[in-house]
Amino acid sequence: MGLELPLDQILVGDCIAEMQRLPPASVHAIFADPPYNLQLKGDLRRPNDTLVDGVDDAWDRFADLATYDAFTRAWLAEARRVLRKDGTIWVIGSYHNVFRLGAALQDLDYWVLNDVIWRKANPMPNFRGRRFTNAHETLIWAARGEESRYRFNYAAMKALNEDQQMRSDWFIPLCTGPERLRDAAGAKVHPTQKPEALLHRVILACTNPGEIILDPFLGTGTTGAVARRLGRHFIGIERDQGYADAAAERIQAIVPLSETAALTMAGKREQPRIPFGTLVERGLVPPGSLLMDRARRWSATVTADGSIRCGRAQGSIHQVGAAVQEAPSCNGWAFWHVELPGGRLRLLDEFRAEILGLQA
Amino acid sequence: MGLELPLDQILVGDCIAEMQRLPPASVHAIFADPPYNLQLKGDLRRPNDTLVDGVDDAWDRFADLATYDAFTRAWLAEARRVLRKDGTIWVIGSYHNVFRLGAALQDLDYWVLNDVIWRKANPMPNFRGRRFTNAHETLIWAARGEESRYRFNYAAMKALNEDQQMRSDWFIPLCTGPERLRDAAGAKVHPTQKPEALLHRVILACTNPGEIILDPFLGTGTTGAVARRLGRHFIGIERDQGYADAAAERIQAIVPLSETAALTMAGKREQPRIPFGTLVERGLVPPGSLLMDRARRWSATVTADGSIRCGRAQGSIHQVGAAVQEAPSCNGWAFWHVELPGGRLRLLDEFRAEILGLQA
DNA sequence: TTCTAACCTGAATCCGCTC
DNA sequence: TGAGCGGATTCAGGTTAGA
Repeated sequence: MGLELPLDQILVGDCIAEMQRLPPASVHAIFADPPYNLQLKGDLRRPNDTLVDGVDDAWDRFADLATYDAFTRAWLAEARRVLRKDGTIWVIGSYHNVFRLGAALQDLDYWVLNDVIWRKANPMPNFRGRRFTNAHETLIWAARGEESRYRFNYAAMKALNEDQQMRSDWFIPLCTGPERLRDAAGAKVHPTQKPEALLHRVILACTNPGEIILDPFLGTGTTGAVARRLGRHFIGIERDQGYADAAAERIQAIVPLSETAALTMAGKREQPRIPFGTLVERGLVPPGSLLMDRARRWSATVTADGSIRCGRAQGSIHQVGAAVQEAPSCNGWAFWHVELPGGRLRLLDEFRAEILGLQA
Repeated sequence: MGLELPLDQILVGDCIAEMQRLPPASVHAIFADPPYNLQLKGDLRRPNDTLVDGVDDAWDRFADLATYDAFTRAWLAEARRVLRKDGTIWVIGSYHNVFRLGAALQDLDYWVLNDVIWRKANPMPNFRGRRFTNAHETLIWAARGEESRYRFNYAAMKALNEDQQMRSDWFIPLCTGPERLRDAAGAKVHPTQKPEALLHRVILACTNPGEIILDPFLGTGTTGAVARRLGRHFIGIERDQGYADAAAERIQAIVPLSETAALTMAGKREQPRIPFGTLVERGLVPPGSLLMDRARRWSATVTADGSIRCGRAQGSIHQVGAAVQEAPSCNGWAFWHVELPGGRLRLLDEFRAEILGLQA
């Protein structure tokens, strides 16, 4: 390999320069919370005349859109080099910058998979009453390229949402209370610290335990903290020494979850493949058995080599299932049943689950 | 003045050419639902093998992103000429095109005021389980320029939202049922007809009665129908004669409402839904926690994705609750408890109530 | 007539391994 | 690397058919 990856470390420096020192195709995922280019004009005051503590740090100011675009394209290009072929990138922004980010991603041959809306449970109201309450931010989730076979932990996301598909709109509170890092005077250490719940969902969605997530704009280290808790490795890059110090201290204090607690639901795709022939070999469905669909409309006979026959149609459980229904395809495991002595039908998939259970 | 405005008419033709014939600074608002450039490849089937009727119309196909960008900038530039100085524009899109739209708006010196999320009550699921359910579309709301004194009907929006500031995320159902235009054979007339509830909110937000809203991609005329109902004038441009005819017939049948009656047409109220995974993400019941039934007869471990495990059984709080009791079903919220430091058991439902209280 | 169950559908960039 | 094929995959709401 040559280069050693700086796992679970915070690199203090410019994110482009630091990424250039990483080997290509080396990280499984990237989460990036770049400067928003907010361009606030003057002070913003609440109706009671108190001053809103907005983002006016130097790192968030750019001369113009062209400068911001050049910066965006430079770090996104470097990020793409560092990203593994099956890796994905998350980028978060608001309407000030997210269109620049999205267009740059597309122009650099990333392939957008979703835009995800972080709906804030407790957004700051619009004090002037001149616009809609800006109650969300946008995350763009993209693969390295159009043909990428990227990772998506579908079953884990579904489990997180009580057994329904996870949607593209996420309702999560702002980072407040004890989670929010504050200095001795009680001031926010970082103006845009992201909630850990947001990173929890991001990291579970696209990485497995032991894999590596890179954050080129680490800030006060939410990505590192959640990665460590969930048993993932992180690489953080942060230009500001003060933020980096706060992040290091914060991440150090995180207690990683036990291996079992970090284990999420495995989808069927992740489970070992069992050929139907195995059921025949082991005598669970002996040759000569009769298979039937749920409505007992069709039946087929099991042969010794694990193929089945229904009239003139012979082939796999899938092929014959498709043939009798005149359907383009068929999952034979979820179609064919065996009649038990009492007359009840038992799905082939249940026999398979029995074998998978014995293996575990 | 010279030129007479074609009020409450549908101009059949290319939107750029037709806009060029309108005088400058003549309309108060623009709503534009341009082609999304979806780039669908093969066909898509539901798990039950039925075919999804995707958008494959010729008007949605572009050679590449550069062609799409050129088209976008051309019509946006013409729209800006036609827009009054105090006018605003709404543009709707999905992740396929919305970044191109937003970047073009900014480059043409429009000033983005909000991005607004249309959260769909009933989106189409992701049938292959390869991405998050694409459950929203994005509207960009922009003024003609940075210094524009644009109109925003703050009080009307607040009234529509039970006297709270209107947020940037709107929960609105798809256009289905009787509202959806269908031909004699029952086929949808237009593949992407927008719901009237969406336009209702848009038009109320940025126009007054008697003012003019322009739609350069009228389609089957939702903008015209809602404008007429709300006592606004519209100018519609549509290239396809069939769509234009359907729109004309539809708008003709609309009965204008009084403004007070219009205000009563609020959006659908959403029921909050808290999945168990939310408690896990937010750290109320962290991964690794032990759940117990009231009699402490069974216990289960919480994992990072909100599933729980008891022996070999893993699944939702409901599934595992049912499994350990050998019952057909179980309400996990009312079954599982967490042991508090003092030893007292606290029901999961109480944690959920806590979150619901915060949201209200 | 009324209730229930089955069926239909919506702006969708929707598979992945083996040979 | 392209073909072949195993087999994984859906939610809400409206409409229609049937009991």
